[in-house]
Amino acid sequence: MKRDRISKIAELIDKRGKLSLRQLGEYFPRVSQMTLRRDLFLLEEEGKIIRVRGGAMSVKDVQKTSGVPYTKKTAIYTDEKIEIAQKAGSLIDANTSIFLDAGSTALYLAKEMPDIPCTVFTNGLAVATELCKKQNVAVNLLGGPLLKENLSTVPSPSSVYFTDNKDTNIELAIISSPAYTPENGFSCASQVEADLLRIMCKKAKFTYMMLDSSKIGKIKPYTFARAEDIHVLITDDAFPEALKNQFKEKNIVVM
Amino acid sequence: MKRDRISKIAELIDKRGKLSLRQLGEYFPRVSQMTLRRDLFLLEEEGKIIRVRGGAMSVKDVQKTSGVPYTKKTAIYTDEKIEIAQKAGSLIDANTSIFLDAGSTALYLAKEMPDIPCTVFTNGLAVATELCKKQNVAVNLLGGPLLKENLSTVPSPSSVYFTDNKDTNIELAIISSPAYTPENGFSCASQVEADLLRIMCKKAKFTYMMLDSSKIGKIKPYTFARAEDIHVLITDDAFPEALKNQFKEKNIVVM
DNA sequence: GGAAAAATGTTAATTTTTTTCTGTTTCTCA
DNA sequence: TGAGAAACAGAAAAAAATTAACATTTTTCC
Repeated sequence: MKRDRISKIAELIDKRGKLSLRQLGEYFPRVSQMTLRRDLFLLEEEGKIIRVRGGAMSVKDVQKTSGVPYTKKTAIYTDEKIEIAQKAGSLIDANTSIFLDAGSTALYLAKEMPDIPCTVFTNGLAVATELCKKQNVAVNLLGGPLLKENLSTVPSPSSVYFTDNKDTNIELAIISSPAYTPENGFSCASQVEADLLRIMCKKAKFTYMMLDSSKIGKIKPYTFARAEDIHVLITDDAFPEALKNQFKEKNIVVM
Repeated sequence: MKRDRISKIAELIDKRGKLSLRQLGEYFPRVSQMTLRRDLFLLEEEGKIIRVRGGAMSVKDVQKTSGVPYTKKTAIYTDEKIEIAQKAGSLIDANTSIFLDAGSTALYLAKEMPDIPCTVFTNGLAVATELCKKQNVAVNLLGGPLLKENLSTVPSPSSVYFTDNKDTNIELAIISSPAYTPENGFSCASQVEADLLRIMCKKAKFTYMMLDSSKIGKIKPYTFARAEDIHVLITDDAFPEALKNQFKEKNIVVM
């Protein structure tokens, strides 16, 4: 009875985007406002909705209006990511042909990057926009269908053609991974994204992996690279020594 | 609901560029001016808008009028462009495959567009980002080197391959032109952009041209289409009747 | 059946939001 | 330049929403 009502409320809010307590009262005329209020409170605790004065809104709706969907992700471990991005930025030489992925760490790198002549290929809209502020950096955006969750393109047949193209050369791929375990390697959540990263790792002469310590032990569905595929690992101070040594044993530079 | 109202205000200002307190009052007839004023104050504190005497402006709009080259372009004739974008938006049917260019009018169209199931191809980063807010619109960004002046990609060999691809179909191309004369047709400043638009006009079953009256009589280096290449002309009220008739004589619908 | 727990309802106190009213500043244009 | 209009900001009062505390009902389980 209670659970039933609560899931109906959740469904309604999800569908309508928002709902005032008054409207909610019309849907459930036999329960008091206090009860509905309590229900909203429970739903908020579960993270299903966001309570606002006057009623509640769906999580999506709040994100849509009060901030980019991207932000939640970028907000976490900001300091570590900036630290890593700065390290990576200092490793970039002039006149290099670089691939950068669409992740939040890559966005920080785009900000921290020195304004030196080089060419950057990326599938991230935010990354590309950020890089356009640099006078000397030529930016090339890989096209394709857009993933709305993180504003990145995923390789269409054409961009695969392009990225696989023998006449376009990537010297350095700088990639951030959302997950790593020694057994499963570097993995990500979307198959098409994994395809792109795999191609890029293969195509690039050097691969730098940016991996903050929060990613360790996580596994996502699609592995796109393993430790032995990369050349430099860029990470933060909290990265465990034991794991660092595993990389070093494979002749990977750890920074 | 306060939260809801505030995000609606932010959205409106973002869409329209600027909004007077009076106009705002028309949108929210049930709240007092003082409350709206306070809302603007809050939004200003969050850095989402900039308050000016009589109302508020979007941050972008202020940046635009106060300097950058690209922006001047967008700031001028805003009302006409919104008018045209609204007309164009009302012409879009569900389940259409659409191409949209990277111009400022296209950006307004992206904002005004109904949230119906359809696929939009575009070479504009801002257009793509804006369209991502729509649940039902699938967005496909054409890749390529980025033009920093207007944050648009231009066709690389790969995207030409793609746009020329027989297996990707565009039903409707909605294009805005920076210049038109009867003699020189629709022209634009960059050769690569002209190449893309030309391909798109040819590829699309229908071409809608958005042309505000300020563009008449201007000539840019590269013509990408002529009057007879388009099917519908969408323009503002200030568009001269004589010119309208020239289009009508060629069986072009003028709106 | 009946006691304990869970769920709901009621009411008053509290907080937040909104309006109204006021005086001040800024702008307009003759 | 100055009178009048419009825009602005502050504070008190009113309205609405929220919380908290306690009463009541329903359910559960022995």
